[in-house]
Amino acid sequence: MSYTYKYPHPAVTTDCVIFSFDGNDLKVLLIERGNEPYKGYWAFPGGFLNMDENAEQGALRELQEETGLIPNYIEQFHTFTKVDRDPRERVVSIAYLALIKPTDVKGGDDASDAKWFSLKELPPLAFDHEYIFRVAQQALRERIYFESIGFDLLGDYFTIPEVQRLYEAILNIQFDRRNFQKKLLLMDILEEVEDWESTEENENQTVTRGRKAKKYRFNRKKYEKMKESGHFKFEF
Amino acid sequence: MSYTYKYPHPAVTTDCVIFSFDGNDLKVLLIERGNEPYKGYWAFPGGFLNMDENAEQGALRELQEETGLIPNYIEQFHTFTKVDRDPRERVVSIAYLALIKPTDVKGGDDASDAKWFSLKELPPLAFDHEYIFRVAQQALRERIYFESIGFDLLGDYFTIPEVQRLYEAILNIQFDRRNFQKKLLLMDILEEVEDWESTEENENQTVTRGRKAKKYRFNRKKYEKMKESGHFKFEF
DNA sequence: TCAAAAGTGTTCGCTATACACCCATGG
DNA sequence: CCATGGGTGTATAGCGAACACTTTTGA
Repeated sequence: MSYTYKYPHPAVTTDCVIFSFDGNDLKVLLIERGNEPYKGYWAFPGGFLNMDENAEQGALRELQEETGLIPNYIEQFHTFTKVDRDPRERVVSIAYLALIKPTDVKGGDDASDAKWFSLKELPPLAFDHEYIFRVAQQALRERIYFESIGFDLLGDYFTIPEVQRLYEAILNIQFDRRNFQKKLLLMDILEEVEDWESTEENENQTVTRGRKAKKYRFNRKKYEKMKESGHFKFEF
Repeated sequence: MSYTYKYPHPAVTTDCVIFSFDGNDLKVLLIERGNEPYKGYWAFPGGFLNMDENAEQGALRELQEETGLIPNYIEQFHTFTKVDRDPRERVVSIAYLALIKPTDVKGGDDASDAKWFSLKELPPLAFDHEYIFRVAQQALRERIYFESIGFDLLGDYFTIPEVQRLYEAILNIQFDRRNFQKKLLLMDILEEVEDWESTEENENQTVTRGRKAKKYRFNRKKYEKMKESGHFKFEF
């Protein structure tokens, strides 16, 4: 069985750069390649687009198949088209940026060759994935600046210092603790959670020292409403 | 001559949404379709990607072929992949946002079926180009907010009220005349031009009433330098 | 009990906003 | 000479950056 066209067609794939956050470090998911080319190198999950699915569906399907993960957020960020980016044939790759909550990371932990890497210690990447990663990182920075997608990387309950560490990791800048807290609370999109101890929320607490931080919950409905109805700027 | 693959491949095209500004209105370039499907409808310039060019090269080539225009700025903004977006076969379209200066518009004025349309009076568009247009417009808004690409839509010499009309047309909001001027000048990226009358700059002056506005020039080098060396925010 | 981490408050300066006023030009 | 459009100036409010102090907790 084969497919014939009057003119040459590139192959079309999707690639998915999925980030997670463990409370301290930003991580990205990679899969070790078992075959040539780039055998032993690491690559983002992805694969060929089926004819009966759009690119986002394809990216989600590949991610699910290869890692069992279902992201909380997914968005196309760039399409890579360099002529020789794959040595085998002409391949155009539609790349997606995805985010997942720490709780969901634990869920989809099946034994594949997928592994989470801290951004500071990435292994050698296959194809042009080094470049794709840089573009993804930039896209994440730009989007988190004006959208609430940061909360798609946090658990349902979180502390403000945690949010700060997340923003600092992504934007690679330092915020003043007190100003950060003030600004975030003034936005009026967080709710304090009193009885959070009763929840099943996994406590991946690294040995805590000092005063315990208050737990908050993101009020997405309120956020959406404010973004619609008025001129409210989510910005960092 | 034909091309055969083991798996089905979508066709890959580029589409180019190119904007221009005549001093008052924002315009977009469209081409009337002479063949089915969507005969008589209008579409963005574009076409199939060649195997020896990347997508940006393809978009520029198609634009050049179909309209003779060479844009001042071009950037990929989204890839459209809906399964049935073209009734003939599966087509994935990599879409580009392009800007051109009024002087360059005059230059490439060959007799094709291309035509500039004011954003307020768009004709019926082919395929999913209505949707592509909305995404392009949003992309333009987002980019012009933090980048100096607005000047890629203006002539080499321009007035501040002209810049304001441009920003108001794109962002669809009204600025206070005096505050707009102050803000723009405070950025310190414009130079006043004294003897601009001697230049060949085309005067498409619509009948002017009232005091004549000063002419300025965009100092791109200074802008780049400020963006690099310090924390300078270009923002509107 | 002490150091580390988190919560709360205050000051200062910049800038966005909302205006008023003056200048140039063409009908 | 006056209406229209452009240039310049000023007052105020609010937010962001910098920084001091208090509270809680584990070692």
